[in-house]
Amino acid sequence: MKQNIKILKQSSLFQGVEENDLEAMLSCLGAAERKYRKNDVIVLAGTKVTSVGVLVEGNAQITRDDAEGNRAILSELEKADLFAEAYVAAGSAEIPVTVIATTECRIVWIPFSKIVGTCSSACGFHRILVQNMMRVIAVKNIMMNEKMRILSCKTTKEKLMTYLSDYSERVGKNRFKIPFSRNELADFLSVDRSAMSRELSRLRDEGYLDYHKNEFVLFQ
Amino acid sequence: MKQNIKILKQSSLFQGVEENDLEAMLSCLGAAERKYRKNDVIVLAGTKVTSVGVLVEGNAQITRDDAEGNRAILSELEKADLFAEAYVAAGSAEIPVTVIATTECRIVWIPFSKIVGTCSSACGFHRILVQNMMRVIAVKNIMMNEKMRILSCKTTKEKLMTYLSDYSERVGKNRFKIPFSRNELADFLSVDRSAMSRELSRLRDEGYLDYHKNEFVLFQ
DNA sequence: AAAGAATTGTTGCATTTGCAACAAAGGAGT
DNA sequence: ACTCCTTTGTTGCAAATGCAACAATTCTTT
Repeated sequence: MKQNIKILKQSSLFQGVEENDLEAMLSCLGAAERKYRKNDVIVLAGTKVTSVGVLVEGNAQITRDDAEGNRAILSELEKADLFAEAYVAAGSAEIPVTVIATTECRIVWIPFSKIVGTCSSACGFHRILVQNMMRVIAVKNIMMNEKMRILSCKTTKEKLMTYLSDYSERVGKNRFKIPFSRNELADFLSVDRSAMSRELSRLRDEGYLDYHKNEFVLFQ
Repeated sequence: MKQNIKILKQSSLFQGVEENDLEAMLSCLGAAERKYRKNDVIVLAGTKVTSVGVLVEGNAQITRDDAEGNRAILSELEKADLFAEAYVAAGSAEIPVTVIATTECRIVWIPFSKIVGTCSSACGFHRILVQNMMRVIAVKNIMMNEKMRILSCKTTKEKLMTYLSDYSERVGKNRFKIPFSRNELADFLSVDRSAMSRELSRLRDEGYLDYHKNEFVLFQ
């Protein structure tokens, strides 16, 4: 477990926890490491999960199969990422997603009951942990709200302008670089790439913005 | 405050708390009631909020103004509803929404620091409260995930089928009543009502489903 | 420099969509 | 039954979109 501490410390779950305290904390929490091989199923959709997972080594994907059996990749997990936290905290009966190892990897599992429970020795730590976990879930909440605002737009043009002006506002500049390639942006906005490209150049022609690669300028 | 206890008890924040304990708990939490008149601003977008609110009397709306100054109603609040919890738990700098009283109403405000903090007397209560608050935020998370799956569909037909089969699966029947009128459903799916109506009858013609008013039947 | 791969832009076309206007059906109250 | 109002369905049309195929550009590697 020792080699995991440096990585766990980077996880948002342990923000504000001293490295010295982390080891004692982990054993108090009943944290357990488990290894997975490439393509192993880490979490199977339809099962009940009661521990949150932290990926400490390797890479994994959160996936979901739809009715026709198409597998969609919902997100990529990398070192220090937390997963399954919302389903665990909600106490939901079944998790609807599958987590799959894309490389050999190691997961540290922490029982939720131990996080929210109190223990005689480290009560102060629990408070930090609980607050961190709540913050992680709440931040996702806010990000999803933003994304839903974008997805609720009826036209691609509106989606683009909403995304770009949100981004511009967030960074406080009207010239900025977005963290997406065209393909990724189209994915994010749930639109066709070529149709999006078309709308982008239309918006440029109409004088709303300018761009080069992933650098954008918004006018007025 | 006494007259609020029965209502607060119905709030998801106090699930599992005995009515007897609630009064002591509230004073320990530093809960404070505040009255608002119709059209009063309860939370102003752009300010920082550090307390969660529980509506104990009256009705209110969560709204958001876009760049052009159009006010969108994000949700309606009614008795015992919790609000602002995600922004408070995330510790976000500024809340992006405005909450407005649509009738005369009373709000009980509870400082977040008191919820996650510990106190000597009622430590066990805090645990329940923290767990409840986490659950509320996590459940919203899950619901938003479901909704994003729907909004990510490219066509109205797909949106409809995804929504309806999700709903069917949730209630475990292929004949069910949805809690939306056509207008509300179109709103929820972010599509035009008449275009949705068109797609619905097309889906019926193609034999995927049948419906009458808000009762639907899914085939196969 | 040349070749190859990946990213981005463009365009034609059939389909879908929003929008507006109107028709039909259903409900509530008189 | 009758009116009024709300909800739901239908349709024409211009605009937007997905899709496919291809062109242009940029980046990497040799």
